[in-house]
Amino acid sequence: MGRTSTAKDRLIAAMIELIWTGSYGSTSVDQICERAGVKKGSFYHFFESKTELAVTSIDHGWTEHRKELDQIFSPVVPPVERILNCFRNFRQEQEDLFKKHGRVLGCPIHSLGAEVSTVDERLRDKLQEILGQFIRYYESAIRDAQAQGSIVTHDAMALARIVFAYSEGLLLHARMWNDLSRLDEFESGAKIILGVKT
Amino acid sequence: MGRTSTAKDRLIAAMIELIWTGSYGSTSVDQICERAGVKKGSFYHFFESKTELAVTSIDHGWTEHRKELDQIFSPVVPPVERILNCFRNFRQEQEDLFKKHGRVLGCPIHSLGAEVSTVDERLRDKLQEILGQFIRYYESAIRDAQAQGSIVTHDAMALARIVFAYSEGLLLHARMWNDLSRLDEFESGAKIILGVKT
DNA sequence: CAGAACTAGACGATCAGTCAACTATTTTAC
DNA sequence: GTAAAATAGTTGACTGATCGTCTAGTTCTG
Repeated sequence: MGRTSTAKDRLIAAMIELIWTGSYGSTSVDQICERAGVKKGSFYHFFESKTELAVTSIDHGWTEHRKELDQIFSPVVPPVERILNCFRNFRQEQEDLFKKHGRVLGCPIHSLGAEVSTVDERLRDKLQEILGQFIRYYESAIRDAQAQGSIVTHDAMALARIVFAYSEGLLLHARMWNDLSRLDEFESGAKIILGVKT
Repeated sequence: MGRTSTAKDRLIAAMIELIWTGSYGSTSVDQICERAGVKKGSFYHFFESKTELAVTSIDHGWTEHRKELDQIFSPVVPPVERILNCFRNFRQEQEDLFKKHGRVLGCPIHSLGAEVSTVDERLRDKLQEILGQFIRYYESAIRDAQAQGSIVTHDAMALARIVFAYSEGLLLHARMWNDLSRLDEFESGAKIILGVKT
């Protein structure tokens, strides 16, 4: 069946990194190929377009990240603790990225979303899908907290959306100011929004 | 002193619109020129680069928007009401843009910030400057509310940052889902964060 | 050796940016 | 008052780099 190759995976890894450290628009196919050590011809053998590689890459990254989230949001963990741990995980992740790239990179889904959602339909749909899944983690944790009495609300979904919007906004600020310390207030902010005691 | 021209203003207007409806990366100099009815040679007569036009445009837009904000955040208005009115103003603005462009466009400062902050230093500095000014409106309103007793907090600045991050996150979601109704919960969300009674 | 997996490099289009020639308007000089 | 000079704006052809894409051909594997 012909030869085998790791080129596809290398392209995906390169794409994720370049989008995260830069932007979709600032990332050229040549650049992706160079970083992946793949010739341009091979690129279009594996992917039909730059958009398709982006969709595949984002999907791939999300699948990986979900494994982590499934552990963080395990029903075994107290519900409020799940959300706080998620935020701590964000902070840790950004710290690792900072060490690696010398920059706070924020959330690639949102940076990409802000950039392409009016321009690239296919990419936007994928990002919507992922964010729609992400918020369910918050939602179910809040519902559990509600049942348990640690959070008082009449609309768990609405509260989840607030927490979600807040976390994105904060990650974006950390990226814009290249400042990890902006993420330190994640926890206190979440507690204020969720109305839990310190 | 030679002839006069409105070309510069037309370029600024075109740039703002194109960035808002698309992105910085998806906006080409040719496109800007075409929309402004200006030849490329004239473009570089007025601006030394695409980045410089972006900086000038963003600055111009912010100067305009500030006039509105100064009214919304007038000390004459009850402090909590200022913030809620600001959010109502966001919602109204997005509604107008939707009628005009058929899309929810969100906040151009943040969309741009997410896109270029790791790539274009000059642009990033300008965006930082503007956001740094914006948050002062929230901060001073919250401080006034605190003095007046309608908001209880020990750190007005921190609370302002939460409100700010939340509003940005929500605007981004409205853009990504092209859904105005996402902005309906602005008010209730703000009340939850600020801890004011309904 | 059949056929799938992969590569090389050329494609036309478009990118940001340059430039010298040209036109229109105001200022200055007399 | 008017002509010359200085200023400001306009034009379109041009650069070299890079864009995303594609086709024809090579290399490897079953």
